[in-house]
Amino acid sequence: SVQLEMKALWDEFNQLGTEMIVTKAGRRMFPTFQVKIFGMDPMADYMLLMDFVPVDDKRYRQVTPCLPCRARYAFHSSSWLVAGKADPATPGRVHYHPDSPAKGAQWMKQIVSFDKLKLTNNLLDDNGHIILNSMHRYQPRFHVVYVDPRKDSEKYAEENFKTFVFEETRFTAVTAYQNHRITQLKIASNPFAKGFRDCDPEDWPRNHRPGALPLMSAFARSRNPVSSPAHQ
Amino acid sequence: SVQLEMKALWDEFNQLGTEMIVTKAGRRMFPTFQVKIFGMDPMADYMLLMDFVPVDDKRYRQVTPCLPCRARYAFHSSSWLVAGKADPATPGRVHYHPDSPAKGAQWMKQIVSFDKLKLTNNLLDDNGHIILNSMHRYQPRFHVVYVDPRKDSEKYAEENFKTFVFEETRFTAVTAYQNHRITQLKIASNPFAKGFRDCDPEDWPRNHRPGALPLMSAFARSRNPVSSPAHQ
DNA sequence: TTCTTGTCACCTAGGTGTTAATAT
DNA sequence: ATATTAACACCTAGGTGACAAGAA
Repeated sequence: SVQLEMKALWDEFNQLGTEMIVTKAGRRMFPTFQVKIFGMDPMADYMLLMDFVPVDDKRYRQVTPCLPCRARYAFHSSSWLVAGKADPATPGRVHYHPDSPAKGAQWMKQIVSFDKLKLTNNLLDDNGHIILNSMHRYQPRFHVVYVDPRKDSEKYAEENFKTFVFEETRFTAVTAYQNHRITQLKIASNPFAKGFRDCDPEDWPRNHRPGALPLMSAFARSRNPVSSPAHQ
Repeated sequence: SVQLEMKALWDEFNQLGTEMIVTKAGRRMFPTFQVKIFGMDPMADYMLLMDFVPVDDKRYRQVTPCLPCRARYAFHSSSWLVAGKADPATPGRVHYHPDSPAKGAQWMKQIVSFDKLKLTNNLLDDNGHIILNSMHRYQPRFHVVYVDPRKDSEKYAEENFKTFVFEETRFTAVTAYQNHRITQLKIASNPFAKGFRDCDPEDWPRNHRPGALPLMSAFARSRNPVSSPAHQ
């Protein structure tokens, strides 16, 4: 069995509609997809991998920008607009966890982190990154493959393969954030974005309770000198 | 078979008498011990590890400092002084390459780097670092262990174990550099010490030929404002 | 108008020798 | 006198969103 790490954070993002940046060079996911694994054979070899499947066959587009606050995605609008049918998808790539293959004992003894996984919108990418269409929604999937030592292992491919899906990790691929609240939550929770915080650094994560409204202090005092406080 | 990477650099250090810093928290080696491996069974599992054995049973001490230049180890002195018998050694630790165990194919497809290995002088270290006595000389050793799938694999321990020794990687463990030329060669060749260079950054490694006298430009203009050019 | 790209300041994370202070 | 320690400035390496400019 598999347990998603940082589920509370994923839930918080998911509630707002998670967005993940895609770039030509490849961008990591945040939150990072991390899991705890239980119940493997400690002595057997396993491959761990991820792939990304379209959630629907729709293409999305931003709503008319909310001019006074420059946020492209108005707070009072609860969902994206459907802009048409999804762009044709190339066959999806997979990302093998770089430690693969490894023994069950190794995988289980600590959290497995897919922090080397990068997302790109470059159809010609040759860095082995995951290629996604911007403005489309995706569902990350996690797969465990038992490395069968038997000679005719192909026959058992079905039973040696197990897939885990966490719906709270769904996201929209974007080249720039659409929902300002997603931006603020990323800034507040990703250590690498600390430079953009303007709230008390102690507020996160120490004083953060999962139930609480996230990051209003960060949002209220937007860094952008052009923007006015805006209507929420 | 195994091939030492950066052999030219190792030779250059070895000619001066390589020194490696040991600290309480643990210090990486420079140069890093890196090898290319050939002739493994691509499908078999191997463990890769290193240990360090005393080169002799001597304890060393610095020569009287060369006062005008503050270097503790005079340039015209070609060797260390023997200060007595070696301190009692605790049973030596080993460092497993963190990718162990892995398939032969994985080990052979790229340079194997022991850049996570750290040296410490803290006898009570509980970070799994290699414990060495300062002012003693050591010989790094590289071991390859074939993971024998047979049930009675202990019986074959001898033949499943292979050791490689590169004499040019010998060094003296120190808490502070003794030979100023070693310091200068570290500064010139270790990217992390670039802040202490005062020669043209282009001089290294681009214009560096293995045969050339190393780093005279860096040495001539010592950073230390107290020191005078000194006698070499 | 909407979306994408490239550059940037600002971070995290951690590896250097230096230096002054301390220990032995 | 010699050896060790701890704090430090200065690097490498690379992950952030902001922003201005460009593309569609």
